[in-house]
Amino acid sequence: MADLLSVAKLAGVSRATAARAFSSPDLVRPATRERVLNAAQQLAFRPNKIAQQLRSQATQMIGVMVPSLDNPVFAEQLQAMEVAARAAGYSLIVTTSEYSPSREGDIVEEMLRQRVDGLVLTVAEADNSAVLVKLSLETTPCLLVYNPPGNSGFPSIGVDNRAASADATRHLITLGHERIGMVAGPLLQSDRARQRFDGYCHAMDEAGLIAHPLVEMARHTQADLKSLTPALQGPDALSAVVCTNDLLAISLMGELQRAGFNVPSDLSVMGFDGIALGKHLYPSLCTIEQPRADIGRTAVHTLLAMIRGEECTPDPLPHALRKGESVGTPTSRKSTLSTS
Amino acid sequence: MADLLSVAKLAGVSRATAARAFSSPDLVRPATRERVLNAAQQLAFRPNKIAQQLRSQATQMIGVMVPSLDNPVFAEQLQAMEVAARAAGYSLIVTTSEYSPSREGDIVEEMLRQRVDGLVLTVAEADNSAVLVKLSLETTPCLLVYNPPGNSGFPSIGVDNRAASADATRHLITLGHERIGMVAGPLLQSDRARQRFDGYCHAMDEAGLIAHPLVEMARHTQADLKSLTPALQGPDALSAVVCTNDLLAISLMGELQRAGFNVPSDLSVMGFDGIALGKHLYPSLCTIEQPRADIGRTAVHTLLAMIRGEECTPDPLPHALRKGESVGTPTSRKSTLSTS
DNA sequence: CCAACAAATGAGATCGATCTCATTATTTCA
DNA sequence: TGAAATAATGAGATCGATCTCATTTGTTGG
Repeated sequence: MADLLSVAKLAGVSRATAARAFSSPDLVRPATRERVLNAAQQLAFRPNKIAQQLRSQATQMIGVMVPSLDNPVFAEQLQAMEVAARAAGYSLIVTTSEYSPSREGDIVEEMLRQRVDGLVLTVAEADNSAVLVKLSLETTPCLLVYNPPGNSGFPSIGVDNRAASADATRHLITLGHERIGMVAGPLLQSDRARQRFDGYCHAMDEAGLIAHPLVEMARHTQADLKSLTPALQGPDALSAVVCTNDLLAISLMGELQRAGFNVPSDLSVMGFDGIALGKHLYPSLCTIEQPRADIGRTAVHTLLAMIRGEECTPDPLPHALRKGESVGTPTSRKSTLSTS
Repeated sequence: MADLLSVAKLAGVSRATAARAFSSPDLVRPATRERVLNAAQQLAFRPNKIAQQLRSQATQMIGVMVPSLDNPVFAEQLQAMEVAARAAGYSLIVTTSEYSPSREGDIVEEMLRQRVDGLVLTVAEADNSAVLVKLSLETTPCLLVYNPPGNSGFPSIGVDNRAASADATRHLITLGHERIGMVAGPLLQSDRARQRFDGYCHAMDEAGLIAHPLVEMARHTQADLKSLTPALQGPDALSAVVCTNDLLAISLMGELQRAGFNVPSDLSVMGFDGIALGKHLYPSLCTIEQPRADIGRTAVHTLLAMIRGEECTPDPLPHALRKGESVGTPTSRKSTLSTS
């Protein structure tokens, strides 16, 4: 409501002096400063960020786009980003794309119009992304999260999906599993999912095992048992699966148990992401833990560095294997049960 | 980069005409409009929202504050809000308070400086909230979500927590449970939790059963079995519990099962919130479903109405009982097992 | 007590879009 | 064709804070 001018008037000084009383208090005589501060108090003056932003050509705002907040992976990352951003005096504009390219385009355009100081994006496909091509022509700093760097030309924060997925697979192999499958959402729609499949194949190969064809679920984060059951029957029935994300793994465990399968004795289930909830389930979810909070924090700090004009080529963050009760050693009775 | 002035120059018109070519195209001769649009194209002109906001004294931005995005309840609500807001041409500034009053204060102050058109808040305590007192002196429209309206004076979107909790309890009673407890986070710290306890007591009373003292967990969203075990032993052992939120219920189920208890045969566990994941667990979580997406959408639409200057006194939204495998009929063998 | 210098303050422009009001260009109809 | 009407455009102010540069006030030393 009250602007600097009214404060200045009430204090009997010019706008310039009033402004200085706030931004560089030592440039103004103590007595004057006092008067200005008093006037501001009386008028309930509240600095107008819009005006400051226009004047300073900087908004202290970061535009964030994630696919969906219904997936805790993104929500938890965002939580960390918000804390880190606020600590640095920045605010977040948060948007969700649902992986829709047209929505991605609209959102980014909108944020550029808002003159955000930088962007943190998670896109469906970092390569061949229309929105990234567009952004490469702009000067606004932009950072990818979770997306593999690929050839998009943008710095990226996240784990090495291929290596992580290979580690997950090796964990199962080490326990004695040989018939291991991978369960994913439809069409391996995200670049991450593809890398994770890659890592799985690699680890299988390396151990002299044959990688099974991908088991595709109709939805990205919800398992339907029907797509999987064929692979659970017969002499070659799988004894373990790696899922491309935790939600998929958790819902798969639920479906399996509901159908009378035991996890892990009939089928070991491994997740990927490391959402917090997985630890508290029974059986607890064995998964690859992406350092989600660290990813969020690092994303913010890296972007701030880019905004300051520094060159950034962040390294992949370390993933970790989180052991859990959803994975066990292969049992022989399995084949009996799974054919029932 | 390029501003309207440069576009105007290139098109050989005044700023005013250039502006009109965008905001009211029919006020400008087609040929002229064409020239302006071409010039804009060439210069990659992108309207500056900051300037528009300063001029129009409206930001088309909504400030959102939730306790934490680590809890899917808030994340899922936010997801719906974002979609609704974007559809209406609004953006969201998202912040998390961790229920800290000082953080709440800072955040709101910051958003007011940013001149958001309205606020959607979920606070720890709607009554006695410093930040709400402050806001009641401001003109910025403000709406509470999940917080019971109480005497804060602000409109509120959410379910009737007391009634919903009573319904949850009655569901257990109908199934034959008599020794029903309630499990909550520390100190009944949120106003919602208190109402839910109220509803529980009411339903127990109504059925002629004695409400047990609240079982308090050390953390708001994570159960530790030790606090509960005393209540699970002896002849008066509980046969069912209602948890004040789903995360608590899910982790409690995990702990119980890990300790050798069976859910629901040893203890029926009921949640509250209805987060999406609960459906896919095994046993699936029986819970009170708050219409989270609807809450988010309604919050946005109600706030927009308030911004337009309409008076709003939203009704509570309907909750629903979501049946699930985590709740069953009481069994007699329970007491045997629970004392083991 | 005044010159020389430093400290404090003010006037005015600026950021980019848009609104009002005045002015000029174009129609329309007698 | 000319007057009255309407359509199209431009000049300048405005939103609120801040920066530059000029000016005034205050301080120090000779």
